[in-house]
Amino acid sequence: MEQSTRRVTIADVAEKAGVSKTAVSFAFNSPDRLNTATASRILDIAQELGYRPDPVARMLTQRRTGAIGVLTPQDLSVIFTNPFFGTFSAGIAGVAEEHGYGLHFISPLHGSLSRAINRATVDGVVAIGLTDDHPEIDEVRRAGLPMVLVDSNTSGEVASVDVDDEGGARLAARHLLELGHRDIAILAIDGPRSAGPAEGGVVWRRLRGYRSTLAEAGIELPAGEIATGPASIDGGRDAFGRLWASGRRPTAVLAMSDGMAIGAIQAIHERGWTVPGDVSVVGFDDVDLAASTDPPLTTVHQPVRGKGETAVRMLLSVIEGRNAAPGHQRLETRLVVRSSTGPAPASRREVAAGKPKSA
Amino acid sequence: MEQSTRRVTIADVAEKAGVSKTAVSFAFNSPDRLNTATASRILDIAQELGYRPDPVARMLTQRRTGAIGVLTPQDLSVIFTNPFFGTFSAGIAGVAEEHGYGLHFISPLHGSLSRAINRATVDGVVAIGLTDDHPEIDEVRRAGLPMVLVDSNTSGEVASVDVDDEGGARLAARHLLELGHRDIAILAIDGPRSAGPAEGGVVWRRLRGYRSTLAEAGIELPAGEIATGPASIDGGRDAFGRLWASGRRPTAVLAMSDGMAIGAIQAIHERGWTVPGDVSVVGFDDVDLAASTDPPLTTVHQPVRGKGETAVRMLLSVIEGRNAAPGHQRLETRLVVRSSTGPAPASRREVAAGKPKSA
DNA sequence: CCGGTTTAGCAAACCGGTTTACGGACCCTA
DNA sequence: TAGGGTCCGTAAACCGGTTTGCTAAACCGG
Repeated sequence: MEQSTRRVTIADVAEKAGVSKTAVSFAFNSPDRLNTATASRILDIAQELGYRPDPVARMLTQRRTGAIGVLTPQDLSVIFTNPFFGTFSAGIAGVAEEHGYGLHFISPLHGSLSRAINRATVDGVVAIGLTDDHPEIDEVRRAGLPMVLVDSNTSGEVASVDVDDEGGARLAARHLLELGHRDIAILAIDGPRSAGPAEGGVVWRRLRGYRSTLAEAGIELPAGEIATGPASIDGGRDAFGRLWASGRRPTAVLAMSDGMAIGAIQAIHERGWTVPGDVSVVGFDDVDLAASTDPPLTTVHQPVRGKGETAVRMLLSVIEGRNAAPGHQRLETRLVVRSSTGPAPASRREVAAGKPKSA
Repeated sequence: MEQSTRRVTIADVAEKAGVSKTAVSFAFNSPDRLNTATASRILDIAQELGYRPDPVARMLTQRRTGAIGVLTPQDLSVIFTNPFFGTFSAGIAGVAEEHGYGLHFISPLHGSLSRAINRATVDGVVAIGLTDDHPEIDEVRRAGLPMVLVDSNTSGEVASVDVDDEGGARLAARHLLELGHRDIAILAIDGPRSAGPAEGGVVWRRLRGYRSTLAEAGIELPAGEIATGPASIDGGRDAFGRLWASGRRPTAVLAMSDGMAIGAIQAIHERGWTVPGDVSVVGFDDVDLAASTDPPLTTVHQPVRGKGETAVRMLLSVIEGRNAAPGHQRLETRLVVRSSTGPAPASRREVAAGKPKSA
């Protein structure tokens, strides 16, 4: 009847080997400071006892955790289903692993991101989609944790990585204009506290790109032409559905994410229309599957993986003390034309917005 | 010129407040043991000093980390691009968050999974795709960490969650047989040390399902009809490419993952053939985007998210001591018929395998 | 045989918290 | 006035390692 076997500690090994804790520690971490024979004897005994140095205790003395945190303002259960996030995480993981760091995801704990941050044992943080209206940014800063902001809107004292959202949006809009579209709807991202409508945030920048380009062509966007929803397939389908229900029949759709674009295409198909015959759709992100959708998606490519990679590289450079100055990186976007866009349908060109053909 | 400001510790707060460390600790964790006035005074001073209890130190005394680990035999940089994994992670994250646990991903550190395990500070582990030829399973067990195996092959002393892979594979194969296909190729998963060909593993079970069903119809699988590759789009495209290069012209393809199926479809299109006109393709997993591919994918549905959810639920039940007995769960699979499969092309029915029509 | 350098290992301090056991002050009650 | 509860707070042990002097023995050239 052995009772619930207590964890084997360094003291147990030391005692059984007839040496001090120090010796055991040395045997594991700097064997050269010990007689070879002693070292291997200690290691043997440790093995035999099933001893494994407690990583938490180790962290405490070494003041480093060997992990970097990924901070998301939304629950992971929603975020992980976003292919964008998968690719982004892959980028992060790639260089983190390469440098021997683990990955720890920090998301709101019982609704509170602060609480989650305070429980997190990491050497630094990559925050995705955290705009400056999140007080958490300051919290992390005050905690003395190195941090890099991705897709944020602050360009202040903390390092950041972005892409040229506005430029990408302009490319998308111009593409549609060149195809003769004049009646264009916008599907904007509106996650709960996502990289949202905040001044200067991602959504704001893309919207600004769409707007300014259309305005240059003399098209003023009626408020009703913008529908919002989460950046998912369902979000896109619902958003387009609402547009349709309100009587809008645009010839083209600018979606702020590939997920929404795919959802919009589904919604269009469900109503018996074709893409791009009746409606053109252009997405944003260029996720892996964008080339394999039905039809293949015209979209704005952004280096999602690269964003994760450079973020971690910047983070590591400050964690490892090579660099203290906050840097700012802005990566490029470009338009990838596939098959979800085509010329504006001649038959509907004259149909002005607000005068839909019968449903 | 203040030097690199040292972290604020509990002792600093105690001193400034003129109380003991104990009092400060109480102020944070059990304020009811302190005079209300004292407690809030301490809290104020802590705030003012920017004090944040060190989570590592806390872990050490409390002997719990508040995080669960996700163990993957492959690098995260490859795994995160797999949509299957995203959905699975979402399932895990969902119930983990709900119970106040964080998520820590454990992948091989500099090629060694053991090393990664020893650095990981978690209360328990969900291992995905770890077959019993991985010695790491025992390592975790010996470390005394609660663990649940997902998509493994052991049904021994450690808890596990699976799906009915063999049954699902049979459904897929039968579907093709009913459509008149007789010349069927298989695209098998073969990641580096993935849930691989190991006896009883996922691949093994699916293969067995395919094989037995075809055998019942009198079709013996020539070895050359099985191509292997990673469970990705590229993996599928390459695998099919190799098949084609070796002269095979099957009328149908059984792919072990949706990614491979999509890759195969791309490869088929690139060679000027159509799906399902010339070749039918059926996948496995039924990822979110399977309904939106070109053409929409016929595939075997498995409850990916549910797998993650039940795994964590089982894990928590042992972590929190409600249950010590290892349980085993087997979830259902079912066939979802979409548009990537159709009748075997009459023109090619008589073309026997091994007598390809001219390339 | 001697002073100086290595080598091998130890005791104790430390990392930053939590928790246990205890004690003084104060209040009631008998 | 003694005895028994609360209330408030403290000192010290503890969690499980790492690291910093320090010493005793072995080695070494002259």
